[in-house]
Amino acid sequence: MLNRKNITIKDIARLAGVSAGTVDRVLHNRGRVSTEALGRVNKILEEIDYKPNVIARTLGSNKTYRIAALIPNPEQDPYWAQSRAGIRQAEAEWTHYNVHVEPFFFDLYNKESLKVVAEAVHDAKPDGILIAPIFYHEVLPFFELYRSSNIPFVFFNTNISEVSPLSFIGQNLYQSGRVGAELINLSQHNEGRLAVLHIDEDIQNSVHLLEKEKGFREYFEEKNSAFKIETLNLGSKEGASFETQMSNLLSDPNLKGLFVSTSRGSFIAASFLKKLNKNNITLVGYDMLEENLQHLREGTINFLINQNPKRQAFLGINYMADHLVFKKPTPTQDLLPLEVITRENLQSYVNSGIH
Amino acid sequence: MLNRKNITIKDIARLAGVSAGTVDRVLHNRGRVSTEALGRVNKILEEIDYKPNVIARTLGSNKTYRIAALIPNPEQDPYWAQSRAGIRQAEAEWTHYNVHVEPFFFDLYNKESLKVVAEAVHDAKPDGILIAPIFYHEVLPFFELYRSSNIPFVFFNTNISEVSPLSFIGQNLYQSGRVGAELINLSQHNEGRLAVLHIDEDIQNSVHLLEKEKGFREYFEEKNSAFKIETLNLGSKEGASFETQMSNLLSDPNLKGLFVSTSRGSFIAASFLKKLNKNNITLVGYDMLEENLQHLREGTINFLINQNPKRQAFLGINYMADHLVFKKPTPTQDLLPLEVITRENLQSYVNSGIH
DNA sequence: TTGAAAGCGCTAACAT
DNA sequence: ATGTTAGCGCTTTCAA
Repeated sequence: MLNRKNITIKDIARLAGVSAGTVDRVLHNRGRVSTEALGRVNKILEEIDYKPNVIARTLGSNKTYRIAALIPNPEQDPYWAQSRAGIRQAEAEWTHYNVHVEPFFFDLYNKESLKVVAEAVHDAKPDGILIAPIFYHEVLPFFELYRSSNIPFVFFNTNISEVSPLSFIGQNLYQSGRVGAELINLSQHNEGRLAVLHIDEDIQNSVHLLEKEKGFREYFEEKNSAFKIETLNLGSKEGASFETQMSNLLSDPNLKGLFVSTSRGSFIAASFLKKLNKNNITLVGYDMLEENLQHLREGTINFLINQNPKRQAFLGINYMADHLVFKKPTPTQDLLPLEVITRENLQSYVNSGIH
Repeated sequence: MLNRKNITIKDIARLAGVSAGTVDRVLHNRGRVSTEALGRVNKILEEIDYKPNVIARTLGSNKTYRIAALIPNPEQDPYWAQSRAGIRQAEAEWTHYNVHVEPFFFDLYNKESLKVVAEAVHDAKPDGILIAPIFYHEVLPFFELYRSSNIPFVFFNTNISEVSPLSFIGQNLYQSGRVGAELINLSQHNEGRLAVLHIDEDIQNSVHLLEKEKGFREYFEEKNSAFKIETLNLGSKEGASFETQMSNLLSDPNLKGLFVSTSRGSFIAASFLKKLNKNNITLVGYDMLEENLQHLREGTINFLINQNPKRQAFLGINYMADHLVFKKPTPTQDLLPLEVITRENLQSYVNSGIH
């Protein structure tokens, strides 16, 4: 509260009997400092609580940083459009510090395109990379490449912990499944059938979806629940077989609840429910896509678990930028809250931008 | 993506044929500029997209800002301790820009103390004020005073819209009540009694609590629900009458749900429920106090609606600082999401600091 | 290896 | 009313 006046480099220089330039050199160990000078400066630094003025630093160094953001084409999926929005918002807050974000989009339905883009990112020689590494196999080799070029990377949405990114932003998928189970268990008191629906093109993705399923199942197992749980894997191409399987499932009067593990799957399942006019089946889905919100308002979807892609990406840029400009240590992992969206709190989430 | 190189004051000066000093004067309309000069500079400014470099600005002006934060003594209530934490966190992020926060605590159980502190705040002549104006009557006169001294103020937690603060951060209380109703309605399918409990010293506060109650009741009215809803106003001094009323209420086997409108009331009600060993009554309460979390884990409390006091205060400082240092327009109102905390998503909220 | 000096973009005091 | 100048605190180049 009291002592205004921060310690500056000049102060240190004076105390150590050297010049500001020398202090700067030891602060950033740029070398070219005699052992004595180094010793004297370090001594002062230990005695004193010096906090560099980051404002002056960015102005003085006049350095700019470029962050490459590698995500699926936002035009292909509203989920990724939200990530894009988060990136934009973060970028706006960091331009002051001369950090700029260069987006790189790959084709959500073409894994090879990720390789092409990952290569392009490397060629662009950014100072840092934010990536949603959704195609494990294709993208894996690139992280060695990035590391050998000394380009730090942070993950969001999907983790690949083996390659230890600077940071990962996402959610606890197992726990997410448990929340889904809890919500169904809350609103359905009787026994009956429950179904876990994985509606997704991509089998590889299923490693993550299985994590949700595991949480979902274990919740009921722990409760010794009488619910019978089954799983359906469905491509989202709404072919004849898809229709048949869905209709078969949903027409069973004994079906009490549906846990849909993907965001697009949520409204696909909901539209079936609506068509068949089944409104006593509890449907728990994912994410605040416009279509999902509509079904939530109408009551076809009962709960959405919000993965908050916007905030994930927003934080991703933030951590990367903090690392770059402030050399601030980033959390190796940031697992966001498992937000439960209902009909009544929906609007409060829509109204508040990033939260 | 392309044009690096921002436009600087020097550029404008050159284009307008004046000096940087003159440009600076028109930019901040400090006067002492001839009409011609002013015209020429403004012309350039219109033609060009000049964005002042805020980094250079703060460094150059070497100005410091002081924000006074007026909240109840955090030691008296964990709810306010969370606000305090939010203020601290925001302050840490703004010290770069030379904004400092001076906390002023008043006695939560002594309204007069707010007047004393509000006066002290005025004497301190801060550049801005963040306040939780919970004692309407006592604090009202001060806003004219602050305004006459040209000190901007933002509210959080409680709004007094008549005095139009720079910004208000809080939640939609009516909707909050509806969420409470929804949660009970979801888990209780049969008819029976429901009770709204206002457990609070302060009758004045009830104007806010009534807003929640209104939402709660209207939800069921719209549904033509068979639930019978009653209200109990209880001081939190746990006297004999308090005990009696609670016991009477809770011992009714027909009681299905409890909506407790205050954060401390939540665990007080929960402990009664626990003592009486009633575990088929749905209890919806407020806020992530440690005691509440414990009851949520044990299952005595079924849902908490999170008012997120930490984030409220955090944003309050942010808006004030944005206003002060960046002259950034602040939202007149920021209503935070109505977060639903359950046993299964609780930990994910605890783990993620501010979200 | 070191210090001096210029500069980042803007502000503000000071001559004129 | 206007331009010049000296900072703000740090970085970086350039002589020495």
